[in-house]
Amino acid sequence: MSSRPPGAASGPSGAPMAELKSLSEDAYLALSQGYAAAAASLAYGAVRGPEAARGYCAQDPGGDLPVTPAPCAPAAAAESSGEQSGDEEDAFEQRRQGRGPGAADGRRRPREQRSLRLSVNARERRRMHDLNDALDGLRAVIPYAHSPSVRKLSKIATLLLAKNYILMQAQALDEMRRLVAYLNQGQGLAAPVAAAPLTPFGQAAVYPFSAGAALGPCPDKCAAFSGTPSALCKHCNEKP
DNA sequence: TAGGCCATCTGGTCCT
DNA sequence: AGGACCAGATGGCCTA
Repeated sequence: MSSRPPGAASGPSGAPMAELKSLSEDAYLALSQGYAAAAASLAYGAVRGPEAARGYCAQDPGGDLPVTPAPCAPAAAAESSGEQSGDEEDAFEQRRQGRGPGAADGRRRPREQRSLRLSVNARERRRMHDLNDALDGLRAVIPYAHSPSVRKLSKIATLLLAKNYILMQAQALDEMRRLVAYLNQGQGLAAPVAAAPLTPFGQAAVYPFSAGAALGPCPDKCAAFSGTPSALCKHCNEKP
């Protein structure tokens, strides 16, 4: 991990991560078109299940850890169980005797020091599990190929995809606002834009049609969007 | 086999 | 002092 230069990450299926990062604000409209495809390409194209490869298993012999999936890799399993491998025991012993890094707090009694270290490790482990849970939550709400046959998004891909998804939604919202404002204008209604409360994005919220406010003739309304084809006018443009 | 991704440990720093 | 957060290091697993 640490040996990898920043920005050198690439998508699981070979899609360079730079592609996601470089998606500018005016590019996410295009992204919206192929969003599903992009998301699918970001998801691992493996045939195996998400967790099958890693072989998650619940383990918490100490009892002070939340029963969250934990990797069963030999060394990692030993660590997560609160036990230390032989080498790590040696390293710990070295530190305890003041020969290794971390020997500064050697004033503690060895048993107390070890207990503290294990406690800190467990806390950090729990913290990272919480972080991963949050990432899982994020994966659950961003659209991509959720399928048992598709491996889950990597952490970096999840974050980048989520960012682009938010930008895309903001774009759609903005387009909707402009259309509604125009429609209100066409109906002789005072657009409530100025008095509208601010949304979390700092923009004025526009309330859609009042009851009975019809769209009106399609060609008339949608003509204003001829330059930037709106999905809302798609049915109009398709008319012969 | 190299590269990507990940979990975990660890020490440092900051905050309460 | 203890906890949260962070970044570096390490090693395992998987895929191309």
